[in-house]
This record gives sequence, C-alpha cells and structure tokens, in this order.
Amino acid sequence: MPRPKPDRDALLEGLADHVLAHGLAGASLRPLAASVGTSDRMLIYHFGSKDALIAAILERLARRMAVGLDAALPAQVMPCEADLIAAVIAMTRAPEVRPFMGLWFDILSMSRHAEGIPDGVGLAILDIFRDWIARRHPDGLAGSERALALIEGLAVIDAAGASGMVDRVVAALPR
Amino acid sequence: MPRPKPDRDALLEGLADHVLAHGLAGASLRPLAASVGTSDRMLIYHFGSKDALIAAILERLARRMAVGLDAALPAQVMPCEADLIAAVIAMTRAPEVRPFMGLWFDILSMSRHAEGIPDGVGLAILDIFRDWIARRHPDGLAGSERALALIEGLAVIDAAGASGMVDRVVAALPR
DNA sequence: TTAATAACGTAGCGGTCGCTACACAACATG
DNA sequence: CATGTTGTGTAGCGACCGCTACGTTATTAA
Repeated sequence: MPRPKPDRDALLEGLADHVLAHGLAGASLRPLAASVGTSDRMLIYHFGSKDALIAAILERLARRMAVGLDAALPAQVMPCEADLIAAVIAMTRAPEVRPFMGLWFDILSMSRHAEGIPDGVGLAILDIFRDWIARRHPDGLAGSERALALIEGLAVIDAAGASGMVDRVVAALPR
Repeated sequence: MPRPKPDRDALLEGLADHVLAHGLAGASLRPLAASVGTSDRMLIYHFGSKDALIAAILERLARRMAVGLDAALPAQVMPCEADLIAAVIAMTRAPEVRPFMGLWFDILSMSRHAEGIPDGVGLAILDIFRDWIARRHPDGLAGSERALALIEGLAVIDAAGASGMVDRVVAALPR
C-alpha cells in the first residue's frame, strides 16, 4: 500500500536539479513542472501542495549535500585548522557546490517570513555541515563550531562579491 | 528643475521602514505604496520603475545603517577582539538591528539572480561594516576582515536558529 | 466482466504582479 | 488669459501565481 511511488522519486531528482540551477526564491510550479516534463497539475497531484513539494525537494537536496560533502574531502582529521578552512572555501567555490551555497542563502532569506520553508530546515543543514567539519577538525567538535562560523562568514563575503577579502583572510590564518 | 522633490524623500523614509519590517524578498508595489498612503501608480511616477525604487530604498537603508552603527557602539578601539565580537553579536540581536540582518540575507539571496538588486550593493554594505569594525578592532584594518568573517558567520548561524552555538563560540573566544 | 481506483490532460478560477493609458485638477509661466 | 508642466485618481492590460473542477484513459480488484 504505502509503496513508494517510483515516479515521485524520479521527479524529485529532476526537480532538485532545477531548484539548484534556478534558485529556490522564485521557484514556481509551472517552470518546475516543465523542467521534468510534467504539469503543475501533476506536481500538486503527487505532492499535495507547493509547500509539501518544496519540503520534499529540500529533503532530497539535503541528502545530496551530505553525500556530496563526504565525497568531496576524505573523512580524516586534518592536521591544521587553516588547511581545513582553506580546503572548504575552495570547495564552496567549485561550480558543482556553489549552487548549494546559493540555496543556503535562499533558505536563510525565505525562512524569516515563513515562506513555505519548513521549520528546522536551517538547523538541520547547519548540523550536517557542523558534524562534517567536526570529523575533519583537529580539535573535533570543540573546534568545529568556531570553524563553521568562520567558513559561513567567508561564504557570505564571497557571495557578496569580495572574494579578495576571503583570500586574504584564509591566507592570514595561523598554522 | 532638478530640485530634489520633497515628497520623494518623505516617501522613501516610510518605504524604507516597510522594507525593513516586511523584508525585501516579497516587496511589491501595491503594499509598498499602501504603507505610505499612496498608490503603485505614484511610486512608478516618482521613481520610474520598481528597480529604481528598490535602489533608492536600499541606498536610504545603507545610510541609515551606517549612522545606526556609529550610534550603537562608541568609535574607539576595543582592547580585545573577543569583546568587540561579543558586543557586535549582541547588537545584531537587538530588535532594531535584526531587520537589517534579515535584509542583508535577502540581498545576498536576490542578487544571485539579478532580481532588481543593483550591482555592488553587497560590496558597498560589506565595506561599510568592515570599516566600522576596523575602527574598533585592536588590530585595525588588518584584523577587521577576519573579525568580519567571524561575525557574518555567527549571524548566519543565528539566523538559522542555532543561537546556542553562537553563544558557545563567542564564550570560547580567546581573550 | 464489471467496478473501482490511479494517473493524467485541458481549462480555468480568483488573485497579484509591474506597468500603462487616460482624464483631470492645480499651478506656473508666456 | 492661454498654455504647458506637475501631480493624482481610475481602470485596466497581459502575464503569472497556486490550485481546482472535470473528464478521460489505464490499470487493477472483485
């Protein structure tokens, strides 16, 4: 009975791609549907409402991010925090990761006004990232939160267009 | 002829208030106009287009932020970076400053897709903030960029809902 | 075979969007 | 007084929004 409908799952992959490519902020049913060769009618049919659809897409993307993070950097403690941060910043700039950063800012922006972003999504994503860092940080979980803050901040500065400032800060990190 | 029309200026104050209160992401002409007792028709008449209107509002808000920042913390070097960061984080949590942080994430999100946010706004705001920090940081401009990154990151974590993590990081800062 | 259910297309609802056309009053200038 | 220019209200355009009504086909169960 609660057989996981196969179409829904296939749709989600394509929908996640579309959100990643075009952002979450202006995502609307018809372009979303067109990108996977169906209609807005069918998206509502499968997911019930736009909010539920967005929730499903975000869940899918969160899993994709978790998997991608682990694939991007070997899961071993790095000897020096500066190296870890430099590696992460380089990673966030890779073309296949940058859309995720954009999505992250969309979520931060939208969740302030309850615009269809489920509660707790921000926290969940933050936890995924924090734990991922903790597994690679020389000080483990203790140092991971400060490193996370620094990385998030550098990502913000990067997104604002001041990549030079980011490079300077990373280069000046104590080792 | 290029007399700076007085109405336009008065309108901008109210419009800036509205954007601050309701966010930039979903700001549309009719609610904006209603909030200052006029019509969408008149906003276009005064500003030419929505994009120009948004640009004017953002300019106004940037100035307001610059003034507010200087009023919030005395313009003197603080003896310890940790104290400065703690003070800034406390400031970002104040009810009159929080809307500015929200606006900042809206700008970050929207400017990725050229959604009516003029180029360079992100950089301009970042510069205002960086310089403000530099004037209070024990290491001056040299240390300000790393502090800025840390503060931005903590603001992101705060916005995501993990204020506990922010408190922990701030408390663990070396002094 | 028949009946129920699932999957999907077509069409359209009521609403909001940015923006414009048009008329008209007030005022300034010749 | 005639003639703009400036401000403002009313109405509405075409596009898009999330969502629904309704009919049809395809599959499955009795």
